[in-house]
Amino acid sequence: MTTSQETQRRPRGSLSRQSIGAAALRVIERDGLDSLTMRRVAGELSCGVMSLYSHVADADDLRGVVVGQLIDRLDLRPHEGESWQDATRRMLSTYADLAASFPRSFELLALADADQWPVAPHMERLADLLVTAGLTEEDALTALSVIDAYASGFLVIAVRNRPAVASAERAAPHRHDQLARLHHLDSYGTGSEVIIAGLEQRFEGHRAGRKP
Amino acid sequence: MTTSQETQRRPRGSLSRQSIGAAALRVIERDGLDSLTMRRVAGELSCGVMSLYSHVADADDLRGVVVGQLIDRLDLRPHEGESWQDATRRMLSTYADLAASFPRSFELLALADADQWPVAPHMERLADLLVTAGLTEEDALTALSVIDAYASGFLVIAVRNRPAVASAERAAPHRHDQLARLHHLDSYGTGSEVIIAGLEQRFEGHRAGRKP
DNA sequence: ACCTGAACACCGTTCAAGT
DNA sequence: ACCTGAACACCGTTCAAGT
Repeated sequence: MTTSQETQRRPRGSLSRQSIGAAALRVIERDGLDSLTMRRVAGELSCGVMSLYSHVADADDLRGVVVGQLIDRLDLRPHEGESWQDATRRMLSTYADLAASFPRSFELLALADADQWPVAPHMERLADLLVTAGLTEEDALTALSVIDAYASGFLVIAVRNRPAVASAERAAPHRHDQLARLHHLDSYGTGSEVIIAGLEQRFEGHRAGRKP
Repeated sequence: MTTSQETQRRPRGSLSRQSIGAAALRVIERDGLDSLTMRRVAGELSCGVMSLYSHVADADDLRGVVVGQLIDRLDLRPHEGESWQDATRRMLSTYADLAASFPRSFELLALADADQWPVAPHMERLADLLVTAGLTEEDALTALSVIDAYASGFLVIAVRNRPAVASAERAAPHRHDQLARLHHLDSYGTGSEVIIAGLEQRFEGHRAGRKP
């Protein structure tokens, strides 16, 4: 009897940058960033490894697709009549939320090349957000530089060192552990306010006519 | 005729964590962080791959040795009568110097687990530096958290995106390029001062008796 | 145009064995 | 105790070939 192939070919339209990126995101969050390999993504999609190369140039391009999908999850449109301080707070907490939702993918976005697709247009949008909230173009770039560096550094380190949560080993926290954890888990908001205060002072200096 | 082996065995004492770490550092700075592999370090030392495992537990431990050697290059002992502001400026510029000297290894230190060897004792030393300069223990930890996150984020991003310098393509910089470069190459000092100003304001608030 | 398998040059690490 | 080579289970990507 003529048995039809058990491993049937994938229908032509069933793969796309979109679906490949989504599969990559699932792989990273399930197995870790080091497990993002062409072969595992192909496994996740039950397709041949080389099929991916019809939609994605190489492994680096694949990471770019993931970063694009992370950016798409951010909602950072200007709010009506929002102060630049509140816009900054919203940016910082939105980033923190994303890091909490996608802890193992987050650093792909946070440490990505800010001058290149897909991050560059995103940064422009963030600058617009601050300009809309009342800052000059120059002040917006100054603010964005500090904010982005702080959020990226803090959240990447926090998320890399995040304790393997939910384990039953939450018994008697040592002082050393407390200090370490306080340092990098609860102080994000404190640092945010420190930076906002520093920016306020610098921008007031501008208006008072002191040298920039 | 009885030819003696061309590939002579390595003398017993000639390998160590120290020499292996130094070789690893050379490999990273010459070929990039992705090229730090057990096999390439073995090649650099002209020894068998498995010889490394007598001194180093695994690839992760090897990265730890590199981080330790980077930390050893930092000179951050307390200075006599130094204000916490100046101590902070010294910390920030020392980190920047290290990032400039070891651009491809730097992120191993910057993004390493701060609660673990060899970074944890280093962080304690940094906290001591700020306490010696006059901050309370609590304020020192607050400052260190912001400073470390900012420096790590800024410098890792800057160093990852550093232009392939020295090429002859420094002709007519577009406006977009200028903005992008200004954003992440010259503004490190600006951000440092913003953070110091923000910390000053917060710590003054303490002394004035406002709620922490 | 899109999907595929074999092949090549890598990788970390285990194992058994030399000195 | 320290050094080693073969072997195993991976990896990205090239190539030639199917539909």
